[in-house]
Amino acid sequence: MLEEALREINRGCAEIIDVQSIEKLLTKYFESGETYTVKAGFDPTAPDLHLGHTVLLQKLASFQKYGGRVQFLIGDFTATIGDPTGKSATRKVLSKEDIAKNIKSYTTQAFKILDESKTEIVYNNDWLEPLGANGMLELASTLTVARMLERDDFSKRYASNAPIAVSEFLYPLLQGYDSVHLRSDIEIGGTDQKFNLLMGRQLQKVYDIKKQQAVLMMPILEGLDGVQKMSKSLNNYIGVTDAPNDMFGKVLSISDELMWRFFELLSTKTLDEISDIKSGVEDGSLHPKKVKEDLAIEITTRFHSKEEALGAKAEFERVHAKSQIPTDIEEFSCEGEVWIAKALVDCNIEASTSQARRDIKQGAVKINQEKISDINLQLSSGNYILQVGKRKFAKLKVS
RNA sequence: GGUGAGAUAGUCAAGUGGCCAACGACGGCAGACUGUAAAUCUGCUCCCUAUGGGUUCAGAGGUUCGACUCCUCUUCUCACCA
Repeated sequence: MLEEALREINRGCAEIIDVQSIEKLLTKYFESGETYTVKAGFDPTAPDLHLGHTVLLQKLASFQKYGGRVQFLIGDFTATIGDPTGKSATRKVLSKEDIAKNIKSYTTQAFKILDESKTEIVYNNDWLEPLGANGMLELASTLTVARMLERDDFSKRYASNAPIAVSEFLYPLLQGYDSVHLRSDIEIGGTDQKFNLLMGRQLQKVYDIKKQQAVLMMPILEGLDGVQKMSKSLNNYIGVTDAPNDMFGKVLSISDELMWRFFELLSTKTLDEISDIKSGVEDGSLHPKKVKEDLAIEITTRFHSKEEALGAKAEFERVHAKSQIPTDIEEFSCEGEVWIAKALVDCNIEASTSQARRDIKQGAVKINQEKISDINLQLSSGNYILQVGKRKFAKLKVS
C-alpha cells in the first residue's frame, strides 16, 4: 500500500527535494492515520484553468488519497500587483472584483479534480497585506543579493546587462513567505517555480520553523504545438471549460510524441498500463490514432461526461473522417443578395473581406460542400452552408 | 542629473529621400500529403466589391514635387557615467 502510494506520488515528477520526509509522512499516515498538509499556489489573473494547471491539481488529488490535506493557495495579493517577471511590463492590474470572479470560477473548476472535503482555500492577501513595510524590510533583510542572483534567469540577465526590477527580487520572498505562514509539510509547483519553492524552505529556516517543507516539482506541460508551455496567451491550450467537441478535437490534434506526455501527466492510467500501450504502438498491434482517441475520451469525460465524450468522438468522425457537416453550426441570416466575401465575414468565419478573397482564390471556401472560385459571387435567397478550411462552418439564410 | 543608443505590421528584424504596403525569420491561415496527426512541400499573410482606392513605419509639427528615411519638439525604452 505504501509502495503503491509512493509510486503514484512519484509519477511524472521532475524533481523532489527531501523525498525522505514525504516517505515519512506517508508512512505515518498508513500507520496511524495522521494527516499532513500539501500546498500549491495559483495565480488568479485569468478566469479559466487549462490542462497545464490540472497537472498540479491531479498531483494534489493523489496526495488527498493518501492523507494529504490540501492548502489551495490563491495569490490574490500578488495578483493585484502583477508578477513583473517576463517580457511585457504593461500588465493590466486587475480589480478586486475581477480577481474575486476569477477565484470563484477557478475553485469550481478545481473541484472537478480535488476532493473538496480535504481542501482548504487560503488567500495570501490575508497575511501579506498586514505584513506592511516593516515586515517587508525584515523579510528582505534575510536574503542577500548574491543569493538572489543564484537564480538562473536573474544571473543570466545580470550577466547580459538586462534589467532586473527590484520588485522582481521581492517576489520570490513574498511567495516564500507564504510557506512561513502556512507551514505546510509539502509544497508542489512547476519546475519553473523551483527557485521560489526553495525560497520557501530557506525562509522557513530563517524564521526558525522546525520543519522545512518538502518540495515536489512537476514538469511544465507543453501546449498543442508540442514545444512551448501550455498557456492562454500562446493560445495553445486546452481549457477545462472547453466544449466536449473542442476538447476532444484538440487532444486528437496533438502530435504522437506529445501524446505520451499527456498520458504520463494527465491520464489516470497506471504507468504499467501506459507502457503496455506504448509497446503495443511500437510493435504495430495498436494504432496510434486509436490510442489517442482513448486518451481524448478519458480527458473529455473528466470534465464533462462519458456520453458527451462519446458524442464528441462520433461527431469528430462524422466531420473529419467522413468529411460531413457538423451537427451544431451557428446560424446567421440576412436580407437581400449578399456578396460571398461579406457573408463570410458576417458569419464570423473570416476576419476581413480581404482575407475572404484570398481564401476563395486558394480554394479554401466551400458552399454546400462545393468548392467555389468566384470572388464576386452573389448569394441570392436560400439556405447555405458556408465552410472555410476544414473547421470553420456557418449556416446562412438569405431572404 | 549628464551622455549616448533606440521606437518599423502578431513577434523578432531589414530598410537611412522616389523602385516601399515595406526584404527576411518566426508565428498564423489555406492547399497537397495524412490519422483534422507530426514531418515535408506550396501559396497567402494592413483594410476596402479591388488590374483600382485608402490608411500605416512611437506622437505632433516642418523641409521637399515626393519621407519609414532629413530637421524640430514630445512621449516612452535601454545603456553608460554620476
